[in-house]
Amino acid sequence: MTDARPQTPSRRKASDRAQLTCDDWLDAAAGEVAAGGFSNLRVLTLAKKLGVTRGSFYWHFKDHEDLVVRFLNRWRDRRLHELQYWKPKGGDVETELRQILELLLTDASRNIRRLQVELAVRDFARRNDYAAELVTEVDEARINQNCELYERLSSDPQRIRDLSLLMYVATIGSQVVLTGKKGDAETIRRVEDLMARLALGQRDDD
Amino acid sequence: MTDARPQTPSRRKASDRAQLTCDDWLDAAAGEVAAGGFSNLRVLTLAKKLGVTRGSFYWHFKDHEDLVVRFLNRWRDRRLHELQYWKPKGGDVETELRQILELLLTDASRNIRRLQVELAVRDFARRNDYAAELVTEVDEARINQNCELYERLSSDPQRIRDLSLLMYVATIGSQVVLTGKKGDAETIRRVEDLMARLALGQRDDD
DNA sequence: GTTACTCCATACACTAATGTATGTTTTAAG
DNA sequence: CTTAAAACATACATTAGTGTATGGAGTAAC
Repeated sequence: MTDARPQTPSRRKASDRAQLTCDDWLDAAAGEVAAGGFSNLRVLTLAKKLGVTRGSFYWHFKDHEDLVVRFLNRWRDRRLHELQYWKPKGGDVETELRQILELLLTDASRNIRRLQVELAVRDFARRNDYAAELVTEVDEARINQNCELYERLSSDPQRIRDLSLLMYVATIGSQVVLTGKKGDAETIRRVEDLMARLALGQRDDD
Repeated sequence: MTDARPQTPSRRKASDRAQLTCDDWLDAAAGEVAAGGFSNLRVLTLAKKLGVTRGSFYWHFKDHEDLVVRFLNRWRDRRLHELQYWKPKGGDVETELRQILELLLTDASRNIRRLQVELAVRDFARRNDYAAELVTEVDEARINQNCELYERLSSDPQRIRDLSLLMYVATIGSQVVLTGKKGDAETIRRVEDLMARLALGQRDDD
């Protein structure tokens, strides 16, 4: 029961049907977490959704806690890995800034499920130490990532970090407040634009 | 089972001991919600905390859902009512702005329990329509409230609303990201200062 | 083909939680 | 002092969920 699964001898396509992998369970778990948070993560519900019984679950996972931990680990790994794609491709500062903001706001608001999972993880982190560690890890990585961009807006290291932090909390707050509300698309776009103008207006001119 | 309790004939002090009121149960519920969210709201746990059995609960409340609804209603009422105290007392714009930001960030970070409850309600609102209504109601009231202040920073109505919204989502995001982390007090103070400078820098100079 | 292993089903025990029905104490009124 | 209602206790029924032990079907290797 370590990390890698026991080396299926021959290749096993996904179309084999009814040979569930560990990731299949985690994918189904993501649906439950997105819908009702971690407290809604029931083994029986997952089994029904996957069309099997709980016997399958306790083969792939030690217990319920094992599922939660692996889910959190996968979430952390994916969030850290996707940061590679957020690296600015080059170009002027304003273009890159708007690209990142669009990715963090407008783009995120389309990916409802991914956003719901993130908010659920963030909520779960308030009462689970391990989840809190991972969330902090991801937050810091994202903030540090954006520092590269904001270095072009200021020369003061402290100010760079502050600006990156402020922009980050603003995006998180937007996701929390404006997700699933009426007319959110329009509002998010305006917030996105205002944030860009605020950041660009914060060049070294003080 | 409407709003007011059945008119206790004579006055009943809180020191009477062991005569629980409806609010006593709601206060205990607030502790559970703050600690573990609404999924952690068990009547048995509340009864143990209050030193009674569940028989008392089912006298004061119809069922579990009744408890949740009344809890949400009280939360909404209190959040709307406290907005009166947030009205700027008069003075120059910068002072009032910093007062409000301090109230929303530094002050809120001290009131851990109140903040935890708010985040729990906000999370619960993602899977409960009624809670979502109340959260939206409170959000809009707060944003509208702050518009009064930002009217002095710009003359464009659209820009006033945008600025108020942006500042609000930034405060919420700060509370979500920076609550309970190490060195949060210092960080929150910096964010608070930066937000004030950003807002003040957004006067009509475009 | 039989052996061993993987993957899942079945059946049972156990816990925790809600809700309900009814009994018991406390309190205020007459 | 008696009484009626309020506030709580007790006991039971029910449900939902976890975990475990064991059985069974499928598959690859020899």
